[in-house]
Amino acid sequence: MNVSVTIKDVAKKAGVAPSTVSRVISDSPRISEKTKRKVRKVMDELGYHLNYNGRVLVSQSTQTIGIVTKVSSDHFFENPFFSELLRGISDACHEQDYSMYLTTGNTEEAIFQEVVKMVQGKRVDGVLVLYSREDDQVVPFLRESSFPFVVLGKPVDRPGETMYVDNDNVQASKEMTRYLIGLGHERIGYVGGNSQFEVARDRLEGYRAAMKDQGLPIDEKWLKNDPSDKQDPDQIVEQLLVLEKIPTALIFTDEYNALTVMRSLSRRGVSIPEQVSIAAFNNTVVSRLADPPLTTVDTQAIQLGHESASSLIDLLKRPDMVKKSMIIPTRIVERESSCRLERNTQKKA
Amino acid sequence: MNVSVTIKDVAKKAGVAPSTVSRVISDSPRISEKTKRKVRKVMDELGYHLNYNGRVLVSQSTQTIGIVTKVSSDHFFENPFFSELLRGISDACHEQDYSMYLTTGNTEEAIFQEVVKMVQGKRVDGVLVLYSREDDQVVPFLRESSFPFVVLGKPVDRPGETMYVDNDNVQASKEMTRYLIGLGHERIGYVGGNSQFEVARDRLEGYRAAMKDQGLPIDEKWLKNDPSDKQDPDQIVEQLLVLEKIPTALIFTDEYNALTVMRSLSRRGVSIPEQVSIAAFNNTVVSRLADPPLTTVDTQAIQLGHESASSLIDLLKRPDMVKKSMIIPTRIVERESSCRLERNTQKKA
DNA sequence: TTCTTTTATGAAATCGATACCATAACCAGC
DNA sequence: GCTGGTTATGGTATCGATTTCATAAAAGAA
Repeated sequence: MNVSVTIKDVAKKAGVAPSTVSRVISDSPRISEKTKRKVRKVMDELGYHLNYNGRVLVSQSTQTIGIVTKVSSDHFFENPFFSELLRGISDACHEQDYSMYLTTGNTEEAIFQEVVKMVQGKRVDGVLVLYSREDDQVVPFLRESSFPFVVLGKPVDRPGETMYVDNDNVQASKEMTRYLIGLGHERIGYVGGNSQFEVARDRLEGYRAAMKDQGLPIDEKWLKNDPSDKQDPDQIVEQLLVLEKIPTALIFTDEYNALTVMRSLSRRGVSIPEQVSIAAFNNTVVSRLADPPLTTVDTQAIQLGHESASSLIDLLKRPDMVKKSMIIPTRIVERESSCRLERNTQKKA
Repeated sequence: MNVSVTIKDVAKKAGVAPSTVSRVISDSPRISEKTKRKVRKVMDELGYHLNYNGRVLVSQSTQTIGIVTKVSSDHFFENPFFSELLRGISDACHEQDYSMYLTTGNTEEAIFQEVVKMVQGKRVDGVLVLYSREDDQVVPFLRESSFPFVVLGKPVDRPGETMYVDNDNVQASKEMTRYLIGLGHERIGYVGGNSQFEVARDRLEGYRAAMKDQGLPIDEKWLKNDPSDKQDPDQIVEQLLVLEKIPTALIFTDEYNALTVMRSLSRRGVSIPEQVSIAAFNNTVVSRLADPPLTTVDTQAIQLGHESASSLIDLLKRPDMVKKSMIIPTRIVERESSCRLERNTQKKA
């Protein structure tokens, strides 16, 4: 193992020059079939394998993309949404023979430093940023360095100059809200996420727009935004249940929040979906396995991951390409956590 | 960005030799403070950053570990257990300034080829194999190449010669079985996993041993092993419910299987935990969020990942070290999915 | 047959950083 | 003042593969 067979060893044994061996490796048409056969035979005999690093140095390309995630404390990692994203990314990379370099860190600063290191050190050819957030250092840094990158999510600023892959979250949220309105719901609550993230803002906007379009008022007490992980689902439920008119439907941007609140509701004797319909985003395995299974917006995580990675690789292969962005369609998956509102139930509530 | 500043540029501008710059980078004590200051100033001015690949080539070390997972079709990826593992691995790598190279593939052959490529191409310094399975090509290949590797899970053969990190799954399964027996259960069913994997065999063994120790008979109809993903939870439940004496407790090696079976049970009016207690392995976020929350064996995924990665890195730093293995302790986390069996309920069933 | 063109291959520089060996400068000791 | 020993730094080969330029050999044209 320590004794590595190099291109020179092969060359010597085959009685040719190293450059010839190199040309055999890349299957150059300028080498005769006879020589190719001879060299390949020697490569087999010696157990030669291309040393990847030698090639990297001269070709100035690592065939590797860097993946930047949120800080680990956001529990992004533990979410199957992340896993599915990663699955899609991974598939795309393998199709194109690229590899992935994963970044993680417990603080934003640590992540930023990692990114700087991998960019400056030319450890990766391009970067895939798996979030879009206000006050982020990473994207501006990549822009300033004119380093190739793709954002998964709509960039906070200058979307025209930035390649990104995203769902239309405003639209998706509108559709989900309309779907619930279509089921007869008028008091629809919304439990969102940290509004630093573009995705949270978009979805809230879509919800508000849909309500407004249909002439339905929003009571700000139905909105529970920015639920940090410390926030207690029981607390959310309590705050909702003391209202004179409680919402008959709730939209969650996070499936886990939906589950915990659902559990809290059913413990207080609120039946789902009869008394409160529940809807959420992402449609991972979590929604499928919930009891009752969740009605969700399928954001197509695997495809999101796949498209973002392959867009990045396209960009790397043709650096002058136009910076096209991509919107992955969503669709609503109806399951048992939501149902048509019975008029009498509504009156009673 | 395209114009890279190299060590030579710095040397020229600072009026020193490239070797001196290299020594400044590694903060060698043989260079005077005055020269160091001068060189560092120039590095700043030119915006110099170490090119990682140049170093890799000469040092013959990539500071990268390869991570080998099961085939993606096993849904290992979508499981939060995997995410937590990855989180632990990632933390350990960052502590030691290593990076991770992720392998995936849809077939075993594809994964094997990936491993060969990264080992032969010297793309990584060592490999972390996240499973232990019969008829696996990867581990024998690594052994034969005497390439440094660590297995997460007990190796199928020659455990003495192999570094691994694992729980004591036999013991953990015994304890869980005893725990249920301690709650008064005598008819305990077991829904396991693909017995190609060492972990599945160990847990089944533990369950059998605990039952035997306590003089409790096992009806083979209580055992549902090897539930491939296609297997229907409803089918499992039907097969159990037609039995004259249905089990009063069920142990699952997979949390997802536990959830689907639980749902199927409650749809048929079987109440959990009053009529059937449920217990599972892994204690990821899934168990916490289930309704009712699952009693589980906490296998400490984050720590498993952390220890396996740092063991591998230790091995890389000191190749002659003794191949120590490591057992991560487990503990039972009691939640509402299991309860003491009421005598009358048992008689009735 | 001789000259030109094409084809197949070799020699050597290169990518960026490191490390060994050499050496100039300086100081101490006699 | 000369020798010997440090100390700080320079010169250069090296890691493994690629690539440009050069050239020998073969093929085709005159």
